[in-house]
Order: sequence, then C-alpha cells, then structure tokens
Amino acid sequence: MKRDNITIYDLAREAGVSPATVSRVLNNSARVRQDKRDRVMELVEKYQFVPNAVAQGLSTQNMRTIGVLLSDVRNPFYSTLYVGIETAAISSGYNVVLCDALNDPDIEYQHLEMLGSKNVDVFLLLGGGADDLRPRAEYKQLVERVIQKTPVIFASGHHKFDACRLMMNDVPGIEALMAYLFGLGHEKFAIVGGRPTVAPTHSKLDTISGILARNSLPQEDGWVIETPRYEVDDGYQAGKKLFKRPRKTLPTAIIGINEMIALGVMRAAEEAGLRVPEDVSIAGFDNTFLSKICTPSLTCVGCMYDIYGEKLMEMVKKLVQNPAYRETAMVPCGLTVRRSCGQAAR
Amino acid sequence: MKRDNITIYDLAREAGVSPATVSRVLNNSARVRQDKRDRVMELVEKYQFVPNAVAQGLSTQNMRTIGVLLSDVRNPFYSTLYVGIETAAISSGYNVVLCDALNDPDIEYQHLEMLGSKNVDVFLLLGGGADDLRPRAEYKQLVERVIQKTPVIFASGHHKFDACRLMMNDVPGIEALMAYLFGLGHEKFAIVGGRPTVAPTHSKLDTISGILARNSLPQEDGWVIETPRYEVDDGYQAGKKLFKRPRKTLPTAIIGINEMIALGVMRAAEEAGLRVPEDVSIAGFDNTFLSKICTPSLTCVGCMYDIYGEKLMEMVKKLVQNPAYRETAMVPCGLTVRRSCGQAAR
DNA sequence: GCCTGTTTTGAAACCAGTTTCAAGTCTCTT
DNA sequence: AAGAGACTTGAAACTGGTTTCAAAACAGGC
Repeated sequence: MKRDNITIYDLAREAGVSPATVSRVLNNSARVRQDKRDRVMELVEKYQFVPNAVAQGLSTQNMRTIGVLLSDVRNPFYSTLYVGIETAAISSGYNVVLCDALNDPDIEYQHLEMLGSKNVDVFLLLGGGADDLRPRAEYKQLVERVIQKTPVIFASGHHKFDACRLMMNDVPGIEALMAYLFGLGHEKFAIVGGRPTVAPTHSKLDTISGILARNSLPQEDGWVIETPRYEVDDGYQAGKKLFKRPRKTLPTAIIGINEMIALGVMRAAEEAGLRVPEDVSIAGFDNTFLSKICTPSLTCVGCMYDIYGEKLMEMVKKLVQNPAYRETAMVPCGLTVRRSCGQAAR
Repeated sequence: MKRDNITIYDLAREAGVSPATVSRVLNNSARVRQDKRDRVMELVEKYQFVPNAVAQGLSTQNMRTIGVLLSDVRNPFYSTLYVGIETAAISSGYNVVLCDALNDPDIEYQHLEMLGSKNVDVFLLLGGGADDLRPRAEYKQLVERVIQKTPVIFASGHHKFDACRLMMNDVPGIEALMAYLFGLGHEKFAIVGGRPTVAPTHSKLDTISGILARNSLPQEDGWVIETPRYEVDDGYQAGKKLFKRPRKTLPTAIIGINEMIALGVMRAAEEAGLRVPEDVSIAGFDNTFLSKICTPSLTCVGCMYDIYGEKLMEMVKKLVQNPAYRETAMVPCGLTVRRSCGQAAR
C-alpha cells in the first residue's frame, strides 16, 4: 500500500530549506525569515499539505485529542452530552474519540485498555464503571493503570481516584422542580427507575428525599421503585405495576430518574386510563430532544450540555499544561417546565 | 510531561533479546524460539505492556481503525447505525473513530480534511455531503483528495467517485409497507418530509411513486410535502398545515420520510383531533428505538443495523488487503409492523 | 567432524514528524 | 573593520514501533 504521501521532507527539498524549518513554519514555533516562510506556505497551499497527525502524535506525545468513554450513544443523554463536548472540543482545535462501551463492561475495559495506547491527552469517563458506587476490583485496577499514563476526568465524584472531576450538579434543578411541584399542590411523590448503586441515581434520590424531609412530607414504603436498567420499557413496566394500585393510594406526581424511564411511565399511565397531567404529573431528568417530542412534552431537570463541554475543555487545557492539576467542578442543572405536570389531582 | 512509558526496548533489554524479537513475539509475525517467546510474554504480563498504537500506526501506515463521518449522532438513526458498526468493528479487532459533523458542512469538511492525516484504514461517509445529489464543488474536490490517500466507502450511490458503496436498499421494505397499507384499504397517501436533493429521500419518493403508479393510484398535487430539515418539529409543522385541509381531502395514510418526521406528524394529528390509527395511519422509516417508544408505536421500514455493520467490516477487510477493491453492496430494509397503521378510514 | 539447509536473531533503516544544540548570518556599536 | 548580541538555520537525535537483510545458530546427513 504505497500511498507515498507528501511529507515535510518533500516540502523541505522543494523549498530549499531543512525539514526543521518546515516544521517551524507549520507550527509557528519559532521565527523564520519571511521569504522562507512564504516559500514553504506556498508549497503547503500548492499541495494542500496536511501534516501527518500520527507522526505528530508520536513525536509530541499527544494527539490533541480527548477520549470520551460512555455506555451507549443511543441513549440521547449521552449523545447530547457528546455533541456538547465535541462542539467545545472542535472550537479549541481538539478532536474527540468516542468509545462506546455498548453497555458491556468487557467492552468498557477493552476501551480503557486500548485508549491508553493512543496518546490521548485526556480521558473523560462517563457512565458505566465510573458511575458504579461499588466498582469491581478489576475496574479499579484498570483505571489506576490508565491514570498513571493519562490524566483522567471523571463525571462522577464518589470514588477516590486521583483525578479531576466534572460533575453535573442536579441539586439546583431538583430544588426548582420540587418547588414547582409543591406549588402545584403535590404532596405524594413516587420516584421511578434505576438502581441505587449507580451514583447519579443515588444522588438524585438522596436530594429528593432530603427535600421531602425538610418539608415534612411522607416518604412511604415503595415510593421509590427500582428498575434493572434505564430504558423506556423499564419505566413502562414499573408504571404498569404502580398504576395497578388503587387510585387513592397513587402518588400525584411521578419523577422518572431519567427521560426514558419517564416516557415509559407516561405510556403506562395512558394505558391505565390516566391523563397526564390532569390525573397524574410526570417529570424527568436529562432534558434532551426526547422531552420536547413526547406528548405531553416532559417537564425536566437537565444540564446545559454546551456549558459542560466548555468547562471540560477548560479543564483539559489545564491538564495538558500540567498533568498533576486537580479540580472538581460542577455544571449546574436547571428546570425546564413543559406540559407534563399540572395541578395535583385531589 | 515525562510519562516515560515502557517500550519494547525496555522489554528487549530486560529479556536479553532485541526489540525486533519483542515485536515479533507481540505480533506473532515470525517464529521465535519458545524460550525467548516465553521470556518476553512474561515481561508483557509483568508490566501489563500494551504497545503504543500511535507508533504502530506510524510504522505500519494504518491504525486498524475505520473513520465514520456522519451528520449528527443525536439523530437515533445515526447513533443506532453507529452502534451496529462499532459492534462489528470491535469483534474484528478494529476501532471506530466517530466524526460528527454537527449538521454543519464546514465541520464536515474539517473532519474530511483531518481524518486523512490520521492513517485511518477506511472512511465511511454517511449523510451530509455524501447524501447530497448536487454536492458543492468544494465537497467533491475534498473527497477526491481523500480518496487518493484512503479508501472510502459511501453509504449513497448516486455520485461518481471511485469508491466502494454500501447502501441500504429500501425497496423491499417499501414494497412490504405499501402492500400492507393497500391491504388495509389505503389509497390516498401523503409523503411528508425531507428535500428531494437528498439522495435517500429522493430514492424513497421515487420508489413509492413507482409503486403507486403501478397500482394506478392517483398522485395528487401536494401529496409530497417537503420540509427543510428532518426533525420532529419539521414533521409537526408539515402535519399541522396538512391537517388544516378539509377532512375529506385528507390522505388516509401518511408516510414520514424519517422516524422523527413521522413522530411530528403524529403529534400534529393528535392535536388536530385525529386518532392514530383510527382516523389516519402513519408510517415511517429508520426503525430505531424511537419507533418502539412512541404512542402508538410506529410501523416502520428500516435496515438491519447489525447486518450493515457486518457487511461493512467485510468490505473494510477487502479494502485493507487491496485498496483498489471496488464493490457496491446493499443491505436490505424490512418492514416492522407496529400500531400506527390501521384500516383506511372511509 | 564437516557440509548443507533451515530457523532464529539482531542491526539498521524506516514511518513522519518535533526539538535541541551549535553553528551560521545579520545588524549595530564603537 | 572588528566585536558583540540577536536572529535564523540545519544536523542529528528522538518519539516507539515494524521490517528487511544478512549473519549466526542449529539440525540432519554423510
């Protein structure tokens, strides 16, 4: 496969300078006499020369790239976040390499293993093992090893790794949501979805529970319904079970731990003959396009993804300067009111 | 940043062999005496050594990576397809690098420009310029240049580039859909969404129109409604306009050119007081998780994404062997019947 | 024990850049 | 016109692997 590419050596020969000088011109890394610079730039134009990023990566030890490991891009939460990250990265001249674990820990480990060998500047670990409150020993070891080579940013904050953290802070969003729901007269809530060993789920539950306690509202047995996964169908199944209970014992507002769960609950409500929001109010998390497109549109707590991306790039730049840099930052979540919540049914 | 990594030189020294031998052991690329092989493997284990992929990429001229350029991962069509591709790639020991154009031609061009410098084995071009029936001259030039360096696989077939093609063949799916709708008594159709300069849209329109003609069914003025983009809201706006027409002049079945458009139409129908599928039947394309989660769930023509991934990898392997290899392959689409279509309303 | 043929092996070149270092070239004083 | 100081420059080493080539080691046959 001899795609004999043009190299800086070719340019150097043709311009009558050394490869070092070409490199300096391309990187603006040192003063080069104007006439030589012009001659080189002319050839760059002429051949539409783009330096080989792999060779650059090898010699500079970084690929101007950030690696993002997440559980599943098909989940709109992750794809939306990914786009926020990529937008910010591109405008800082960085590339993103997406590693999709396909919801499979083995693939996640494989990515963790492989990405270390790719001279990525920084890793961002989202979801999967990063969210696990009790990660497997194997995961911890792997991350330990990765951290030795490449600075890591975690999107969760519960573990003790020596790394930066960039978290979404649901608290303000949840407070706004609860205040809004209280204002609508709701006093009986159910929280549907997820497993409490997943850090973001745990923290949401915790925050909500704290707010209820502060307001002396009852937290009945069974007001939290776990689901094995975070898909629409999980919400649907949970909702179906919930709505079998006698009408009077039903909560007036249901919070899905995630957009897809909330959508599932909504569907179950409909099927049970309950109107949303007249008979039951439903809210969720994430605030991606899904919340806009469902009927009724979903009132939602969610992060500003573009701000997440920007903050991330700030952190990345500091880490590139100094791999020992450590910071824990938060991107606040807000409330977006749509149509899925209404006055509490009596 | 002196992360003095372990290299094959270190292993070689410690094992008392040459770097060449270590390389041979790691790649199984030649016979190495058993005792030396064992000694090397022992050290590989001991240090959990993973060869530097960038250096490997530089010296072998390929990164065992396929580059996928698409318009927007937030679109479930693309994220689902991406997952199909990644699954297949991983099980062939390849990596995928995702380039999301964020629906912006400039970013698309930038990716096209950059990816060429990354020693990617093969490019897959999906959406954006690849789908444009009248691509800009700039795009053509850029692609020409890319093709010279890296084999390209197009997901559309209308242009004349010297490249492989791996297309989704809607025809069987559309035929099944139309037969199904005819069986339900439908004779008046509307097709909503998209621009006819987008290749897949054009071809769907063409196929449907051909089938209608074959069945001597009328194709009234305005039975095709274009939309500027392919989002839910475009479908919604188009639907809103459509449903303002007197009830009797309405089509009994509406086909959204895309899942999101179909969802938008569904919402408009609901808002106009039309029940789906009792008053109007709605079908769509793509068949991602969205079709399952909407209410009513959407009857849909769609491709088998895992098969697309597998075929892609077959093609990639042939192209890696021989960059001059050319093939045009098709992955058939099928029909998935759900609940959004019913007996034609009289 | 020597010759031949096959395996193993290491030195060195290569991939395409960056960077250090010392030498070469200017410009400005005096 | 020489010397000092500031700019420019190219040679060479370096990033971490792979691969070619020829030499070294080994096995088998005589």
